Amino acid sequence: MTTDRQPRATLRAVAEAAGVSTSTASLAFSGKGPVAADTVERVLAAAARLGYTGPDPLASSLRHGRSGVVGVIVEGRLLHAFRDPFAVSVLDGLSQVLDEVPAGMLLIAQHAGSPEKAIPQLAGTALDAVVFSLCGPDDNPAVDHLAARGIPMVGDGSPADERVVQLALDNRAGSAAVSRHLKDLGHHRVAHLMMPLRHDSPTGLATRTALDDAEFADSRDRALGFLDVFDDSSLMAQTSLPDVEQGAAAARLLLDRPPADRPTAVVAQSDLLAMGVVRAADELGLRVPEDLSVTGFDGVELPWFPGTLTTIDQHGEQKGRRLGELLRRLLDGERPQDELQAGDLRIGTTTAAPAQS
Amino acid sequence: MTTDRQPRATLRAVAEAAGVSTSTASLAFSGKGPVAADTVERVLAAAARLGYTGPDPLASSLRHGRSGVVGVIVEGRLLHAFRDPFAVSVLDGLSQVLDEVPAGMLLIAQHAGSPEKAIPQLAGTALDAVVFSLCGPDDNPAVDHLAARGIPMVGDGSPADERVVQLALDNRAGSAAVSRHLKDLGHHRVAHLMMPLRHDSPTGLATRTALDDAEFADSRDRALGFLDVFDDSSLMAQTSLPDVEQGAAAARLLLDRPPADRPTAVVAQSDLLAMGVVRAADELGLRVPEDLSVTGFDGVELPWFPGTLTTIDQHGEQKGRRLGELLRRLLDGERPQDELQAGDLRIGTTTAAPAQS
DNA sequence: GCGAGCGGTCGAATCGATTCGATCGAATCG
DNA sequence: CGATTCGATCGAATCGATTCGACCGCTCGC
Repeated sequence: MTTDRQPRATLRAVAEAAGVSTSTASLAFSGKGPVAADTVERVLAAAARLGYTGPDPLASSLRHGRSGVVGVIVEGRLLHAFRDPFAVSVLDGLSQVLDEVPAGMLLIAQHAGSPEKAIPQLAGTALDAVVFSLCGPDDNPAVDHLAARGIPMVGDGSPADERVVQLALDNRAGSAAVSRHLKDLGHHRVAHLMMPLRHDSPTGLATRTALDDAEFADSRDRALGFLDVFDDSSLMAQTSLPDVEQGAAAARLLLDRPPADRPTAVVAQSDLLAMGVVRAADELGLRVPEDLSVTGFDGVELPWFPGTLTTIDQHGEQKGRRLGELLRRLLDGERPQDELQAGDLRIGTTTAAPAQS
Repeated sequence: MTTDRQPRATLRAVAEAAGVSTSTASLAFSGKGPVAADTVERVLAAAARLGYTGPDPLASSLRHGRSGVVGVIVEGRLLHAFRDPFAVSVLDGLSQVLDEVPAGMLLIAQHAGSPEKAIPQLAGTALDAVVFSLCGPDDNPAVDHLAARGIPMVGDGSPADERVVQLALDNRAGSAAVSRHLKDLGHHRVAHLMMPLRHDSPTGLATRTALDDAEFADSRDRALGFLDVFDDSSLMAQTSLPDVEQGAAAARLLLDRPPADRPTAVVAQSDLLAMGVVRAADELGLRVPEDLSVTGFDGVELPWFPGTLTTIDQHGEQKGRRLGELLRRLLDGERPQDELQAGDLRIGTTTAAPAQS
């Protein structure tokens, strides 16, 4: 524990100590140009003696014009963003690819209610590229800022902007597929449980008109997919947060009614919401799937859930890796095409034909 | 969509366009020195004209010697690290404080099996400070590297090193407290379910001797707390990952035995493991808490769980904020004292007196 | 034996901003 | 009216590394 108030050793100091020029010392460290073996040794020895731990990343970055950092912009508080296992698996896949680039991931939280507040932070950080993932508002002031700085961006569908390379999921088709599955099973009274449509959405019943001023395209498109199969008069609810808690609260509004009115199935816009429905059903004494079929969206692991949820699998980890690939190509100077992925319908134990009534 | 292959505008270009020196332009932007109002205006106008988005963070950082980035080192894959809601809430609290500093959080995954692999990445990134959180091995090569670079570090108990400012939880006391709660209720046959003791721990039954070569101090200390109350002959199991899945697998080994042998309670080392126990109990037809009492550790939200878990609340978000405070002081040049926090016993609906037998 | 080529090394420019000290004109004070 | 001070601006050094072109002494080939 020496009180090391002396500034860190620099390459120049090492070069001097080794009796060579800084250029040579630099070459010796990076292993680029041709340097005599014993010179390298002398430099390395001097470095060890002075406690030099390698070139200062900041100086090196400045010269190269690369910081080795990729920004990941997430919506709202980390607590909410990462509560969803889907977000986490995307991030996990992304990190696998970025590890190889190599690049680090810098987390940047941006609240949908005041997206402009993140700009000063963005402006002050050296970023090689940015991923918009799990982050909602469709027009985002950060896009303008980053575009002006010439920083490449990838997104998962939003913000919808041609300057952002998109790896989107066909939300509408996926949602329609799972809805059709229920219809094929014979369900007619089917309710829809939506993720937030806006940053200030309250949990509660909703109608089709709510879609008109949706901020989040995911939620809107999944709702449209549902409405492609079931009609506008279907019971719908939205939530303030896409978590189990709010899912259960909204599900109670959908399910707590006389049997003749009660939906025989609920199409939830995420697996977490679906878990909320299951929980609410449980509280109301409804068995899944005998009394109520439930579907989710995302395809996350739900280890605490006995059984398997019927859902649309988005393959989060794979999606994260794909985002990473796009990023890698962007960093290499390419301009990859937008991509649209399809989700896979995965039938579990939470859906069945409705009871005869 | 202009093909902007022209390099970004620099401060110098702006200064020239405005007809002032770069020094003045810099002053105009930062608002430090005294600059005439109309000069500022001219500079700002020129900046707007050239599409200058403010000083390059890299250059600015180099000059200041601050990157505005704090590294967060997490154990293993993000997927596993963030599967645990406790980790997420700590991160959330941390981010709240760092937002104000301001500083960004750079995620760095470090596998316990080969911690040295993270060093090159560390060496290449400009970090103002580092948080070791949720990251296990007690001696970590990264500490040496970072110490040599003079980068301040905070940790949550591990790695145990005097160069790392610690904000630890009294794991042993917490674990003893929750164990004592069960003893007071009248339990005698109580089993203990442990998080991984080593990065290569298999899920399976274990004995006290397994503690001797534990890598992870948290797990070891919680086990010791349990053994402060119940004796060495107690049934114990460890897991390969601290998640619900492995918790359930290990719990089956503990519970699937004749009633006379079967523990009447399980002290799990984390809430997620406890959920695994609940799930295994369910499968075996055991009611909680009538047939089996279950306790956890951490105090996370378990929205899908009907009822509340008896646990030790670590106040994750608050802990994250406290870590942030320590970091802030470290960045200000202080050298804060280590801190030891206590967890709070929170009694839920998963513990009760054992059935008369 | 002489020029081409090459391995090894170095000097200097550069990346883009910040900041200290110097300068200069104008206003203030005695 | 001369001396002092203050406000505004600028020049130059600096942060720490990377890299291009130049240079020097050898060896090899013709």
